Amino acid sequence: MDIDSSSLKTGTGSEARDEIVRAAAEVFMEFGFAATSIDAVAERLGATKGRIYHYYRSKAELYFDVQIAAMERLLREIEPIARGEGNAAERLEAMALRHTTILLEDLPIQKVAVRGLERELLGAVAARHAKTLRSIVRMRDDYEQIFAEVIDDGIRAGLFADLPPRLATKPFFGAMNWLTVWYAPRRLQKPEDIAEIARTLTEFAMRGILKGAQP
Amino acid sequence: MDIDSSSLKTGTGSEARDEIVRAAAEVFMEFGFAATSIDAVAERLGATKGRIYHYYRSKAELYFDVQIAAMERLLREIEPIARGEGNAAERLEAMALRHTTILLEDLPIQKVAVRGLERELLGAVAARHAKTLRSIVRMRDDYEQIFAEVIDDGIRAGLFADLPPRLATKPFFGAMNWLTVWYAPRRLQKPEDIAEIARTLTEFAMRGILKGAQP
DNA sequence: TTGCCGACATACCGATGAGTATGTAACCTC
DNA sequence: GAGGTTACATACTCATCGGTATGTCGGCAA
Repeated sequence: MDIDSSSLKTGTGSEARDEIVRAAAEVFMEFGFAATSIDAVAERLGATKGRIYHYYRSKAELYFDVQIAAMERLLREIEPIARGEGNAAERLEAMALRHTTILLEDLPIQKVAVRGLERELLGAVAARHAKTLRSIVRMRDDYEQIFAEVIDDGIRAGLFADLPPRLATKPFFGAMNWLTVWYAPRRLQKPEDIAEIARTLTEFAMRGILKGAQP
Repeated sequence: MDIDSSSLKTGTGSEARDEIVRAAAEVFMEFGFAATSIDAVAERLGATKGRIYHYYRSKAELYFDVQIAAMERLLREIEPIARGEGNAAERLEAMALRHTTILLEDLPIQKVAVRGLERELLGAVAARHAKTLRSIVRMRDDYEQIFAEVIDDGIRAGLFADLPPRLATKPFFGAMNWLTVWYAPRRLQKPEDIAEIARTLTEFAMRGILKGAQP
C-alpha cells in the first residue's frame, strides 16, 4: 500500500525522497522543527504537500530521515579513519578534519543533525516513533563512541591530557560543532575558505587535547 | 496604561516579571521558542495566560527578556575581569572559568541565550521589535568583542597561537558553550561536579589557544 | 464606604498548520 | 486499449495557540 513503513530509502522513490530530504534540511536548518511547516518545505521544492505526504507519513518521519542521512554519512566516512593506521593523535586529527569538512560541505543536513533531537520531539511523538528514535540515538552514541575510543587510546599512550575520556570528548566536539551556530555560508564561498576553517578548528581541538609540552 | 513599553524591568512588577522570566526560560530551554506555548509557561507558574499577558505584550517580548537577562549577567560579571589585572592568558582563563560556571549555574536562562535568536524570529517579528532586537544583537557582539580583545592581546604578546582573532574566538566559545547541548543537570548535582566541569572545559579551551611549547 | 486600579482569571476569536480524503493525469502492463 | 498503479495536486477538517476582551477581587486612597 505505502512505500515503506520504515524510514529506509529502499527502492521506490529513493531519489524523490532524497530531494525532499535535502529541501527539508534547508528549511529545518533555518527555522527548526516546530516552526517549519510542511507547506514551506513543499514550496521550497516547487511542489505541494501532496508530494511530501506521498513519501512521508508525518513531519516527524521526514525530520528523522534528515538525521539519519547525516549520521550515515558521518559514520561511513569517519569510522574507517578511526580503524586505520597511525597513532591516536594522527587518527584523531584526520577524523576531526574530515568531520569539520563534512559539516561545512553538507551544512543544512548536518546542522539539523547537530542541533539534535530537539526535546519537543522526545516528549511529544516518542511513543509512535520509539523504534526510529532509538536507532537515531544509537547512531549518535556510536559516533561519539568512535571518537571516545581513539581519545582513550591517546590518553593511555600518554599522548593526550589526562582527562576522563567521556568528558574530554565534549569540548573536542564543541570546538568543531559550534561552527553550526556561527558559520553562515557566503555566496561565492571558495573551497579554500572552507578548508582553512576546517584546519583552524581541527588544530584548536587537537591542541586542546594534546598533552602540553610544558613540564 | 501599561507597565512599560520597553522590556526593561523598571519599577512596577519587577519581581513578578522576574518570576515569569525564570519560568519561561525553563520551558523555552526545553522546547524552544516555537514549540513553547504561553499556556505551558503559565502552567509552570501555576497561573494562567492572564498573568503573563498582564506583564508582557507578546511571546516574543518575553523571549527577548530572557535573552537580555542572560546577557546582562554575563556582561556584568565578565567585563571587570577583562579589564582587570594579569596578562592576557591569566585574564582569559579567569573569564572562561567564570563564563562556564555561569552557564552551569544559570542553565535555563543561559541555554536559551546561547541557542540564540532563532532564525524564525528574525524573519517573522523583526519589524515590530526591531529596536529590541538590535539591542540584543548588540549585547551579544559586545560580549564576544570582550573576549576577542583579550585574545588579540594574547596573540600580540606572543602568548597565543597565531590565528585571526575573530576566528580563534569561535572554537574557544565552542568548547565552552557546547555544554548547553550535552549537559543535563542531575538531581543532587554537587557543586564540586559543576566546578570540575567548568575547570575541564576551561583548561581545554586555554590549551586550544595557548601557543604550543613544542618547537 | 465608596470608588478606583492593579493583578490577575476566564472566555472567546481567528489564524495557522498537520494530517486526510479525494481527484487526476501520466505511465506501465497485459 | 482497458485496467491498474504511481505520483502527485487540490480541497477540506480539526486541533492548537497567540492574542484580546471582559470579568472579578482585594487593597488603598479620599
